[in-house]
Amino acid sequence: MSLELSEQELFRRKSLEELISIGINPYPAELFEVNVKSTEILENFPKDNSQFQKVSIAGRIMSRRIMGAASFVELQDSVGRIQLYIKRDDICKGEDTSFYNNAFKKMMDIGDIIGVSGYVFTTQMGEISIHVTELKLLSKSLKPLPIVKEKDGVVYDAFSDPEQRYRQRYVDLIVNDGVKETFIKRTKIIQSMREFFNSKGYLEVETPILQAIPGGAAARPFITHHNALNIPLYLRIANELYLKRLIVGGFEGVYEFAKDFRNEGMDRTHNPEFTVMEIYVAYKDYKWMMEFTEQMIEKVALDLHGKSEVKFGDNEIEFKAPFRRVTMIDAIKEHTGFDISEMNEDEIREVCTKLHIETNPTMGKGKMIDEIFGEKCEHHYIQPTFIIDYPVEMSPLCKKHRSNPELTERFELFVNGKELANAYTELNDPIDQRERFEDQLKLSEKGDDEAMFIDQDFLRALEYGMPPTSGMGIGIDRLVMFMTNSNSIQDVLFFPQMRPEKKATQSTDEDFKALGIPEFWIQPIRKAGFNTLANLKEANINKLFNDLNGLRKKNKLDIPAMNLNELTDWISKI
RNA sequence: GAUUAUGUAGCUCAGCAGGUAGAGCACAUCCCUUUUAAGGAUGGGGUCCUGGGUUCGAAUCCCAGCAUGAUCACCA
Repeated sequence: MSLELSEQELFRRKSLEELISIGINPYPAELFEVNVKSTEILENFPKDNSQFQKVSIAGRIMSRRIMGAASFVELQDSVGRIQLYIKRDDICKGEDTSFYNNAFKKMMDIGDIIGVSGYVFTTQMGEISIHVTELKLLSKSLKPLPIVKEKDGVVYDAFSDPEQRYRQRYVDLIVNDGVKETFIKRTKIIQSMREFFNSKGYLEVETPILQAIPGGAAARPFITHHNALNIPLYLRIANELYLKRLIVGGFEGVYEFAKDFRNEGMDRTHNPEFTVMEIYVAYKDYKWMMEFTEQMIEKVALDLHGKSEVKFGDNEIEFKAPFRRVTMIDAIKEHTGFDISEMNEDEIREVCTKLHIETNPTMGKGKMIDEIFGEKCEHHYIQPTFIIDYPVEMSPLCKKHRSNPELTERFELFVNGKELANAYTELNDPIDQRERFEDQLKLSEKGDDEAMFIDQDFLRALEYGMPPTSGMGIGIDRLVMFMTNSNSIQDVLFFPQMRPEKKATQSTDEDFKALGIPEFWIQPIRKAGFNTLANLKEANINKLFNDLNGLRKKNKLDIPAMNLNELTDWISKI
């Protein structure tokens, strides 16, 4: 008598009970032997139709067309769909047709998971199908799936509400074509990168996610607390400083696919937790790393698509190495006409004013250059482009440029106007590193809440000596977006961050019972919109009385009618 | 955080000079019995996101809240 379930859900629960009553276990424990997948049949049967004469396959019922003594079912397994032809006399042994007429036709539904065996044939309509000789229910589905239909590439009634798709990704994966594909590609991309690194002999490692000092990037962290140590801990915003400690420790190359966490805004390209691959290789510099990076990305594109050209939105992006290299100074010259290479801070501020870029007195030279680039240049780099040689203030972990101390040996890779990767010739001079951290501290005192903390242990590690090293970080979510033509980070994360679903406040059944309300009235009272005792107290008692009896009548509830005196008595106790 | 749009049946959506809700698919019953997004007929299903307000009367108008999307801000 649960009034909170929809009619369809009630029907399915009833079917479930009936199945049990005729001796069919809706959730059997034993395994079901599967010997083929839907796509194997569809691909290979036309080549040799003597194959697949004893198949056993399992999956979910996605549609049913019942034509009396014969039915057609679309079965979806992990890789695709295949049609089943189910004939009453083939799945029923002897005279008893109840398995087909009742169990199959009345008690099974779209969404149920079944296992079948039989032989493959082609129907009159030319569709490769499995003629089912045995059918077994493997799991009963109690919640109706959204029905998505498709013909000739046109999708009807797509399950398209983004909120439901992200909150109930499992449903999205079941009913929406192509969702699985994106996530399979995500895994392939990571595998391709891993292969590339392993082939060079670099070591995949794991470093702490809970960090006492959230270092390695400029961002606001999530904070948590460790009870036993009674200290605050931060979820890492980057793993850079730990990977460098490992280079100090003597590894030649280390990499990690890392979940990082940043307590900042969310939008189409940002999720509070996201995946970054960082790699550090000893005895290399950023020039070497550029070649390494472009080779890696080209390989990923080839492994994924068989070609280096990838469609993204309206653009065709060519990931064939080598990528273009442009210095930041040249990029600004190219897109604004200003040559800032010889300018001092005041002159650059003037350039900003001319370009209508707002500045404030706390902004140093580097910050302003970064602003100009971000406002006027960044979005122009659609094809993969390395922007190189960043101002020193913006890069506290990066070695100064070998030929210009105001710059650093840094590159960022831009694709489709967005940053994809970031790399340095790593700063390994402990004295310089300490000074850079102290500069950050000054920024922090000026009010920059994202300036880096000083990590003394990291400095100690550098003092023991870190070989010249180059490191690179690449945003995996963004890379996957580019490689799968996805417009939003939510489309490449299985479970993107969402606000928790609101649970309406409710008084418990016990609260209602405490007033003397019989159990069978609790659901109807909730259904009438009175979820808390407070709601009930505020109600107009006569209206409530009428509503509840109306509800009883409308739903044909098999319970005694409400008595006004009784009701008044309950309410008076609140 | 700001602006804005959306929120109606399990799903996709109509309805909005305010008069207590509609369609298609899904579901149920019956007919048909090798179909192709949906063969035919009949039927059931809804706190119209939540809470206030205006009104004789609100899914519809106003205010607030919640959720989601988009844009911007912040930001790898």
